[in-house]
Amino acid sequence: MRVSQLFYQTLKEVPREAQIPSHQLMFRAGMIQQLAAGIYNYLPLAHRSIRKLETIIREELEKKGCQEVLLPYVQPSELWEESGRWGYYGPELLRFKDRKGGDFCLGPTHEEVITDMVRRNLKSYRQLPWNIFQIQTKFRDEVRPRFGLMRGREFIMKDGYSFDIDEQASKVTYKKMYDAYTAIFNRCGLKFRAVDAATGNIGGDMSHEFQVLAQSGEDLILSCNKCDYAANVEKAVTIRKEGTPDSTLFKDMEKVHTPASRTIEEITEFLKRPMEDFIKSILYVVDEEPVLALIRGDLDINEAKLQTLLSANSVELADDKTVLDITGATTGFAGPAGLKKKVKILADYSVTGRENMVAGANEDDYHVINVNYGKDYEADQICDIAFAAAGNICPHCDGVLEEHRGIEVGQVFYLGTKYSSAMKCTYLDKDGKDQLAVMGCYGIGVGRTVAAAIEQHHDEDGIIWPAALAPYESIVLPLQMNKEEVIKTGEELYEQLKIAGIDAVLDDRDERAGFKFKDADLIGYPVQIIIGARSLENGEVEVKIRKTGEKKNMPVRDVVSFVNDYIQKEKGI
RNA sequence: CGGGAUAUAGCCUAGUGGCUAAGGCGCCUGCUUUGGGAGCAGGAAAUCGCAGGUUCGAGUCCUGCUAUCCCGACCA
Repeated sequence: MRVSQLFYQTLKEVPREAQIPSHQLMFRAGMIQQLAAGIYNYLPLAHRSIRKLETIIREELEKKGCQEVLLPYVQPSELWEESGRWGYYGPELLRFKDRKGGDFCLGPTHEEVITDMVRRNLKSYRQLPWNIFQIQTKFRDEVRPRFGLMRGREFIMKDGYSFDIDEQASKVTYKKMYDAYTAIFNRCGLKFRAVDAATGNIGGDMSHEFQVLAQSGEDLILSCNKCDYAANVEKAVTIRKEGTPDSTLFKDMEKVHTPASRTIEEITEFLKRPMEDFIKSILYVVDEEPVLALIRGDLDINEAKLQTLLSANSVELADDKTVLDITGATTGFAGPAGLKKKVKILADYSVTGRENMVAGANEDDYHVINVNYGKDYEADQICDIAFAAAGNICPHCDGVLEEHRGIEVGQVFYLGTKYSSAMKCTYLDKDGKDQLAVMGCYGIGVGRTVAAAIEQHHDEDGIIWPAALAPYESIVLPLQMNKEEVIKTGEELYEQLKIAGIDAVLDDRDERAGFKFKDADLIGYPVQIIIGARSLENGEVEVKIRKTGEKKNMPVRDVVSFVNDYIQKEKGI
């Protein structure tokens, strides 16, 4: 491609709405343009990077025996009603009617459609396993799209679904996909961690997220400083060394007047006792059922853990009226004592390992002190519902958890039979009996991965593409466009690079050298081949490596093999 | 959905009730220049987000709407 013909325009200034490096640089490099909130045009440079990533994905998935399909993104409501998600998916699902008044939605994900497609073809155990994927545009009407391609409403996703005869086979598939994802992100030249993840409302009981480590990441991950344990903070197991309470120290529970002390901060200040002495009692409505969650005052309740623990579809804080109905007090004075029969109580391990704690009295302006587990209250379940934090002990070894920020570029789920049972996706086993297919699902955010690569690889001059994702691998820069020899050498090198199978562009614009350099650095071509009149007199040109800034003079005839070797090495081939 | 902000040419901005809406980037023409976003001269490009209102007069003040961004909540 000749730069004079390339459909793009670079900008010196950053549009106000672009906040993070990948968004700013993709905009400045003429890769994307916003059409509406969270909806973007992909210009040729962006599209080339995306296609390169898609090729890597296809190659690695096909190695694992996956097959590609293309499913509709307009989907009828019936399938979503069958799975139950039409009801609780929420406004993120963009719904509309067709001319006949039929309900449809834009597909945010494709479990329903794929399960429907598979059940119509699946007859026998002999057909399985099947592992089917597509690369396609998804739409999720996010409340707050942001950060360019990082969180769009419309976005390109690779989504794959596996169907196996039983749990054991499905987990073998899961492992294969985990390995495929590792290979894919390695080929992209990304630094990432696969972390334990919550499953949210997609369901299932095992999941890993692939997190690209970057400052601007929206996710918080905790990883062990000794072993390979790593988890999303939503999922990270909380291990703390809790003492066993000594019942001989138990004092009698006593009510104290604590006017206008509703929050933990207010009450610790009022009673002059440490936060660890308090039982934070928070009332949730879990699938329309009230649940009182107890946790030590210095910790926070992790709603994702609550959801998983109760296999719930929704977890919401109770409103003021519900709090009054159940506890008999306004919000801020709830406590476990006396509520045993009125509400399900879940206690975090943290509240059961300590004597003589403080809790709300279920009466306005009163708390109770010397509250002890087993004596003054009991819970239906003692469990881990706390947010883990940096400094916690690793659940797998004696290491300590450290905090990182990550961008979730992929996630793998073991789904079990959630969708196959809801939608009757069955096969006949050896004995001629109906069995549910066991499913997994696997996603990669394609645009987000490209953006994540930029987040991880850029400097003040622009993008530094990993060779595998670069829209073009090299640029030929003839510097003096009034010198015939320079132009001719540029044309020749450009042709030779293409013949050698290297993606190259020729900057044939009649621009000054500095202008071309700035553009080349901004767009981030991994290799620049700089042709200047002076070195050309010695038969040499200069090759600059974008990643290191290193420049090297070499004879014209050596350039193609040098570039080829470098690119191959960078791509890990 | 709560809180905050913004909307002037393709992009970044100025314009604080008064003459023909100004500058930079980018774009076009010519000259000049050719190793880090050069210089000079000329030029095209704006329904000042939309709709009402106040006023002799509105980009500027008021009301409503819309869009976009930020924080939070939310998020397979």
